[in-house]
Amino acid sequence: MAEPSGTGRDPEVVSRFVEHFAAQLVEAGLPRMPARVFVALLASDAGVLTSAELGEQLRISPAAVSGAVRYLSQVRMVSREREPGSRRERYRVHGDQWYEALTNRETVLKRWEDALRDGVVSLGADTPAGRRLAETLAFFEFVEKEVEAMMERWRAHREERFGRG
Amino acid sequence: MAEPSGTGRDPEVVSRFVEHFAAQLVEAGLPRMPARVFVALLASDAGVLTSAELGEQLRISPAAVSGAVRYLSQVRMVSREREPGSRRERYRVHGDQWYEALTNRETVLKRWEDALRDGVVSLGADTPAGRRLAETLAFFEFVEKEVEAMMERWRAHREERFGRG
DNA sequence: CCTTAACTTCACAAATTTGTGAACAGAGCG
DNA sequence: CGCTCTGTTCACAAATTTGTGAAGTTAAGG
Repeated sequence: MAEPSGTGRDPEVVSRFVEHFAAQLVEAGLPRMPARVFVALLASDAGVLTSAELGEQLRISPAAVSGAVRYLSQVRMVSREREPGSRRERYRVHGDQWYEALTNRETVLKRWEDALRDGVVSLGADTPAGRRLAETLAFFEFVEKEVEAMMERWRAHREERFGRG
Repeated sequence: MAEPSGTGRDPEVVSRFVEHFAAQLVEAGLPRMPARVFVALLASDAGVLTSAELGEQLRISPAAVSGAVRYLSQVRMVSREREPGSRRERYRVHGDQWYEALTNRETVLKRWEDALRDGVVSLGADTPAGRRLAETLAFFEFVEKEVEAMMERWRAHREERFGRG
């Protein structure tokens, strides 16, 4: 009877998943509080939680929730909604805009490409180092184009498998 | 006469590129010393430098070089070679094995997928949260497969454009 | 073997990041 | 209007990370 039917979710089980997956994200470079908040939203049934609910579930201060949410909305991983008729704010993880965030790593790619273009010029396109940089640049340009096409294919794949969300 | 021909590289110009590009990588999550060492290798004409050369160019201690190189070889971004007939060690950035490193982010993906599979089971595949996790999992599985194909295409594209390195 | 060159490891100081409590700000409600 | 419920901002203490000097290790060269 680990999960009595009708009782809804076992907070213990939910928490274990949240902490475990969040830990993986942290290891991959995401700051800890944003990671925990994000996964808590991902694991919530409605995909929406209030600041208070997040603070209670994760045992963190309102300030920490605020900071994490600011971070997450800057990188487009969650959106904030003002709940009409209340002073509560609700944070939501849209299935898709979360994938978009991955794509928006593209912004990072763009800056890398800029730096590399400078490098090719300043080291000389006809030098061994310049050629190496040019090839690296070509790789990123290639990836950028491919990722775009890949996301296109994902949307099709997703629709077919899950129906449009 | 910013670059007298025959003089070789202007250390000032090289350094500017190294520090600028490394800064971008740091911003994207790479630790600072590994980023600087990596870019210094990338920008070297031979694609190879000794520990002493790295320390001198970047103005860092032998210990810092050692730590950075350990990191970089763990993530497969540089390889170390013992130089026969000398106690010097040489560090090399292969054009390709650097791309492989990006692909090896796949290892990270695998761990994410494992965590998500657990989540689907423990939250219940028939719950809204479970379905959301399942879709996220499907996305990563999709990406993993696609990246593999993409690298295949890159190798072809690269060969055509640069000849085999 | 002993010396010395080259790199690694370790302990620690400095710098950075993280999360909190407390004061603050703003919007509904009485 | 003022009260109160929410969330934000800020200064700071704690924890973590970073890079260094110094001691340690290994192997080449005499």
